[in-house]
Amino acid sequence: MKVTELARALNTTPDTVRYYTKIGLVTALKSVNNGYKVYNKQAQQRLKFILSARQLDFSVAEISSILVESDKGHAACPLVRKTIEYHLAQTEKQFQAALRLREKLSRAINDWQDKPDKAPTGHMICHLIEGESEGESEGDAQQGENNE
Amino acid sequence: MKVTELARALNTTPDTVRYYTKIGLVTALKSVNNGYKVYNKQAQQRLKFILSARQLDFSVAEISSILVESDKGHAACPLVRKTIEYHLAQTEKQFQAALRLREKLSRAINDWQDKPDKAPTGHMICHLIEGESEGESEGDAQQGENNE
DNA sequence: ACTTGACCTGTGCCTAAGACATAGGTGTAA
DNA sequence: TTACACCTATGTCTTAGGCACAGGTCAAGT
Repeated sequence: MKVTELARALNTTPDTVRYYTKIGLVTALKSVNNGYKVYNKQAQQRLKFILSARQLDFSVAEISSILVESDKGHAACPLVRKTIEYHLAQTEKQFQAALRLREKLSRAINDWQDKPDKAPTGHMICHLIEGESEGESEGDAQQGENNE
Repeated sequence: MKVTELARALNTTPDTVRYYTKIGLVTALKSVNNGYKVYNKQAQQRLKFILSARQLDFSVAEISSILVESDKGHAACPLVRKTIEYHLAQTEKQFQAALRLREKLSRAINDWQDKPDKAPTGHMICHLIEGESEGESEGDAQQGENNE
């Protein structure tokens, strides 16, 4: 099967298939007649694995490592387990980050509800944002006038 | 003040300051002696605004629009409000996505707890991942053997 | 036979927001 | 003077493909 056929078979895009082919995660033969890439069952298998792993948010580099391991004939499962644990931790962080951001945004919207719009004053661009100086900044600016 | 001083004053990196300078969000004068970039109070003000907005996850492009509006002397606040509402919606999505992914990963880990590691069999790379065929795929593959 | 349209090819540029490297100029204290 | 810390500009790298382009290929319709 050729690029688009393979892509459709696994519900992805031709560009994706080409990309994985280019970086060597899946291999294709070249048709002698026309130079088109030709994929076999094994390539489809591999691509399916890749796509499944991507669904778990594995990076292409991680998937690559796993495939290399597997290609050496070793069990890839330990690496897969390790990777997925790592991603669970990462996801937890993202989750918490999204939570904090949501909180922050909601709070801003609420706080601003009653505040009017103001034209920029030259020393302030938008008082809504600049009003809030809840800094994560722990290095407070010290400013010596330094006209050179 | 010069790049690194400004960066430190606002608790960011010199590279970040240079970046915003390069794309024109903040402006710097060039010292006549040595060509070093020199920033004034207004630049610091602007950078502070930019960093605050970035904390709210505003994109640089969005911030740019806001600054342009403000530079025209218009009130930027409506745009800021609109942008932040947009981001709240986005964050909600990310939040849900992280939630789903966390669920998926946790479930995978649990499901695999008792399963052994297996060497790749030639038709399967890692049974842990390939075992799960819970497809979002709605186009089931139909495969005609197509030896060219 | 010819054309049309849908497919394919390779190549290369684009994304976001900086981080990092490199080569060379500058400033200051020992 | 020299060492060291700082500065400059420029360019390359990052993710996982998306998109555009110029041209070759194939099946069907005219």
